[in-house]
Amino acid sequence: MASKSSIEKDRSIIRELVKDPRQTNVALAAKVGLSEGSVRRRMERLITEGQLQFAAIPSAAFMGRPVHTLFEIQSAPGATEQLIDKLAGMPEISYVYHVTGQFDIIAVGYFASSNAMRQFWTERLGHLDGVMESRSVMVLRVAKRAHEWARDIAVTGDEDPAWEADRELGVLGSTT
Amino acid sequence: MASKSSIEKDRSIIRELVKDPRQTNVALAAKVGLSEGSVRRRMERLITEGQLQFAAIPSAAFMGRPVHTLFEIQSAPGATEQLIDKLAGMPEISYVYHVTGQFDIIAVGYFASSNAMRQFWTERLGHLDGVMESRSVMVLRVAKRAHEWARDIAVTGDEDPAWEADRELGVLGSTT
DNA sequence: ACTGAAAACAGTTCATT
DNA sequence: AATGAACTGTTTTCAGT
Repeated sequence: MASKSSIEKDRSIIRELVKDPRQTNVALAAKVGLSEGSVRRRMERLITEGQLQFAAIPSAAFMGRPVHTLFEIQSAPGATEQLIDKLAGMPEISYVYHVTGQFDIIAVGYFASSNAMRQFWTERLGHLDGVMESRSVMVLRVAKRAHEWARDIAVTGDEDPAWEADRELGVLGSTT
Repeated sequence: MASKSSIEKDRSIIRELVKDPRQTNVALAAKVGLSEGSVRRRMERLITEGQLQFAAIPSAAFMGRPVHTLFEIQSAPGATEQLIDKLAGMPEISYVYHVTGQFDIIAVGYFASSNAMRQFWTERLGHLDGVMESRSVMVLRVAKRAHEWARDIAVTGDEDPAWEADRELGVLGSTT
């Protein structure tokens, strides 16, 4: 069989790490068919380039925040970016998405109690400049959570990432 | 100063790991003021009890799925659970939430192209039993992503977790 | 890709509470 | 009984060739 392309080596390293994030480089090297050193160098590169990230993920409930809520926010014209930055700076808010549709922003937060959530919503979110309308949606159950990471976090603009050229779109079994 | 309670030791270990998930046990032990062995034993316990999880998180774009979409789904009465299970079984779908409000389910997926998303939406999601209405919302930008983990993944019922008793709700500065 | 030194890890025992 | 600390052999990591 033909040998893997460089990007496919990277992807198989990532796929194995998703399955077991804490395996040793030696074990990983055996699975992907490279030496330990190669795997380590590739991993370091993938991390610095931002294509792979490691996370320690606590149970929000264990950390004292069992109430999981999603806020849909309609912003005043032109205020969206500023509002996103404000929300992103709030410790209660863990995720902030700029989205299409009726609402412009979706923000997700974890709270100590439903009362803490209500207080945040009415007293803090409601008073932010640029919020025209907001709805809260409580998460009752998380049925699936397969973490993926969007590279665009904290990325300001429109750079042209190197991997763009390599994106083969064949990965899914495909569609187009 | 009084010494930390056991649960506070656990929480400080978790907080340090969130900051740097790949630090060594030795470094972590120094930060939280425990021996390496104690830290290792506590971490193992936290992981098996499900209060701490590690993840390797790839850039979805690098893996060939740059299109990030959220589906809001209204299900037929009584069909919600079954529908959630079906969605959770689909590889294109990474997150499935059971929520309150007009829609019952929010599902999040990563796709190879907007066309692949459209195809999934119209041909696969639209044909599922129990889907009364669905909307798609495209994610334009992820402005913040601070991973937290809901313990209820893959948990079937209503067990009474040990940590429930210890939850002091004082963690946030507080509210009640 | 291989080698060797330094570091971290896993397992055990002992003392403390 | 459960936890923390100290000691020891083994494995992993990492830099240099």
